[in-house]
Amino acid sequence: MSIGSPNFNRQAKRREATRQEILAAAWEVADEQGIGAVTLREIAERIGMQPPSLYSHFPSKMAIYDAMYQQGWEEYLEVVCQLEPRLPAQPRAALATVAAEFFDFALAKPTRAQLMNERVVPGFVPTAQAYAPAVAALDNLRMTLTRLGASDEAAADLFTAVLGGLVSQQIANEPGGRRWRLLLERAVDMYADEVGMPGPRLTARTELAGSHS
Amino acid sequence: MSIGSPNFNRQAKRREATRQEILAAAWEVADEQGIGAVTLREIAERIGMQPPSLYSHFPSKMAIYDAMYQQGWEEYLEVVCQLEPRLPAQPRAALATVAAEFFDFALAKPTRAQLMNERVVPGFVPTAQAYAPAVAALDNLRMTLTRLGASDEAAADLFTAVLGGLVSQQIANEPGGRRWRLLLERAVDMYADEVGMPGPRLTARTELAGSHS
DNA sequence: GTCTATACTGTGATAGAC
DNA sequence: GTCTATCACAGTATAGAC
Repeated sequence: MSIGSPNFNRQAKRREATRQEILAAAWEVADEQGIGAVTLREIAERIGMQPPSLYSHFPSKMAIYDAMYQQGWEEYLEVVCQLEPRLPAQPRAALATVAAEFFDFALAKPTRAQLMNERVVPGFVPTAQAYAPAVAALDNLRMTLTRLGASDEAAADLFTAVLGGLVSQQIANEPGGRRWRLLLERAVDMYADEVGMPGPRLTARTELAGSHS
Repeated sequence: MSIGSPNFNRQAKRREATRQEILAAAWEVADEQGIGAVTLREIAERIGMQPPSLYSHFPSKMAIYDAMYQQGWEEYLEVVCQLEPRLPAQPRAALATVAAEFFDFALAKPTRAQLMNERVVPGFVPTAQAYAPAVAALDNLRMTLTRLGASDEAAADLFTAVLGGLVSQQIANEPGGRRWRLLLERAVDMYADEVGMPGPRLTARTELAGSHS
């Protein structure tokens, strides 16, 4: 059978389906027991395979992590692409929307966020191909920030740091809670003030302790 | 031999010395090859022991990680305790000093910072005892922030998020570099402005793109 | 091409001799 | 307290059935 044969499409589809099945099982294990609990045996058992059979679809366990990493960022990229044309006109409101989307996306599946943003798997470094959608998403963010008024590259770095910090604190200290989620609008205002973004604040400014005599 | 016997002190000291030797070897491996590369065999080899002998001093590998975690936070706690009486009078300068100390402490040993702040070891959760110095350090930070004018609890959470975000971005994207380190003073100003901290800014405010006609 | 069967290496962990 | 021996399980790899 050659590439052009009638059976090619069918077999390729079946192969891709198996690949997705493997990844789905891997995500299942990761969500239930943590990224570190993902083993080839566990994946194989869930889809009724023998562990070595997985090597017909992925060259190594790292390749599975790599595909998961890529999948996570592709999902996020799609979210922001769908979001962008529907952003509010007000710069601060737009920034708050972007921030909320990022935060909620991360907290919806903390395990996915950990794999995407932290180094939870010892020795795992995403390949260039898997890293591509992450770069695209970051470029998109930079573009949006520039459009909204945060001109310099440093401003973009500051924004990702603030946003990433809030997400990471929420996941590490209170997964499932909203303690840092509630700080999101205030953080956006803080950032918007810093980069001189116009428009009224989204949140009321907190008074300094002792300053209200 | 009982607890009160003359040999107790000597034996206890020797035992504690061995414990420290094990931990030192573990840090050595972690610094050289990453936290995930720490194995009982590698530790044992470095101090001329057989791997199972480590179990005479630590009940499990997790217990070793736990002791490392505690050690890291104890080191940081000592740093901030020595720092506090020497803080500048100006609130913003004081805040900048605290932030710089935290950042530089973390970046001095990224592996230590990862263990302290991120979930790099699958399944590892610090025990209450190991977590104690971390709580003490955080309480200290909260106290300092309150004294400097950031009254509410939310303000403290916001500060740790910003600071943690900067550190985490630096470690993840450019370990050994200074890209996010250079944003530290600006971030402190941003935060100080948000909580209404008095005093002049430490950094010049960046103009909004297009606003300088 | 895909799956089964089997084996190799390295890991954390335990039991028992000294 | 340290050692030797051993276990269970991980990821990985290869050979061979179909």
